[in-house]
Amino acid sequence: MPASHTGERRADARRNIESILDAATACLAADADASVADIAKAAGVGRVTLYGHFPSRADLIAAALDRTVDHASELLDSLDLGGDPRDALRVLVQEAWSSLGGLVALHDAAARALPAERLRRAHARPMRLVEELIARGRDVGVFRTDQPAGWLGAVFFSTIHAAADEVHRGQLDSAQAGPLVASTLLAAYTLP
Amino acid sequence: MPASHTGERRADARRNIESILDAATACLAADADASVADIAKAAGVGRVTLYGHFPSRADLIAAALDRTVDHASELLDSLDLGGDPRDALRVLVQEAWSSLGGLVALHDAAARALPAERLRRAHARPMRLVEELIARGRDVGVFRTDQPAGWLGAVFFSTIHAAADEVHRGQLDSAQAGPLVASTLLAAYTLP
DNA sequence: AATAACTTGAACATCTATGTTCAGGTTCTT
DNA sequence: AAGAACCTGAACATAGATGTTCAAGTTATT
Repeated sequence: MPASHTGERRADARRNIESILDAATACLAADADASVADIAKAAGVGRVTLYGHFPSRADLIAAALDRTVDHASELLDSLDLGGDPRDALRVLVQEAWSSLGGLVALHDAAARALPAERLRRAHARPMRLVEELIARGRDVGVFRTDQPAGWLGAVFFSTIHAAADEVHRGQLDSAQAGPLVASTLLAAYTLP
Repeated sequence: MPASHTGERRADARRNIESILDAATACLAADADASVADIAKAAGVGRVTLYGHFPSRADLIAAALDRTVDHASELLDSLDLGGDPRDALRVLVQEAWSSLGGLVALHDAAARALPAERLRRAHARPMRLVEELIARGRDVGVFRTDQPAGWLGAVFFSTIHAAADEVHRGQLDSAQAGPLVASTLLAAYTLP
């Protein structure tokens, strides 16, 4: 067991940690109640090894969630959201969908295992981008100002979530989801 | 134990069944993982009594969900949704929020304990109303037709759900939620 | 008041998943 | 090559929930 370690981990340990996080992401997406044993097996690793790296099931899920959100955030942060906020919204939605859409299932699994506060923390980074865009759109005068900004932000994630559900149900093609969500949000953010 | 019964149940049995469903609704709203023991205690009833009426935890949750949805549906079915579809949407949203908004928590609890198919079945009845309204609004030419009708329907529930979350987080006043949701949906359903 | 329906707490039987320990085997690293 | 870091399966301890059984007490119903 690696136990508490300050310096660098050994190469095989790092490899295993990645495998475990990969497996957790996949298993939890397929079944939100996947057990630690399932995940360890999918990672090709002993259960004890897993517990050596992640103290508890909740820690594991939190780590998997953080990693995917960080990955996505890195990509989203690099986006150029200047210009017309409406175009920026389309870009942001499309990229958010590409990088996060398939991982809504992981988020749902995390919602069952983690306290709500921890969940919000994971949302925080991408939420910042959305809020900034909304604020700018309102300043420029193209997004509506008669509703709380926080509400518009909530609608953003809610709509992506809805699209993920529809795709999961086979009612919507994943490739069409991005533009569809963007179109809906654009309408919701501007006054009729 | 009442066991399999064809005729009428005794008065105290009926009373207890209602108490149990009330307690289940309340407990599950407060904690989606409330145990059968918790619910029985809250109902002022022995655990054995509960199992006498509901074979399993899942059956109990399904019954509680069905009852609340039926209640709400009865009310919604009685609504006059004629006239301008935009006004009808406002009315429908407001009433749906009043009767269902506080019960999203129960729905979430059911989502953990019941198969997805069973969940959809519960949605079906109110969904029909929404779909009819959307169809009529499109026929009349006030709602957009460039998106799948099913998607617009999904957005309806998704947005109500989002509002419930915001209220639950204390970010939104329950009384303001109805108009807010209606306003958002109206924008989402009409072309800019 | 008699009977059948209903309720009750306590105890029991499972079951499932988590998390830990151990003794011995691999694989990095220097 | 030597030692440390790491991995492993098996076994164990625990815990919490579900669902069932029982024997005795209540309550509604006719």
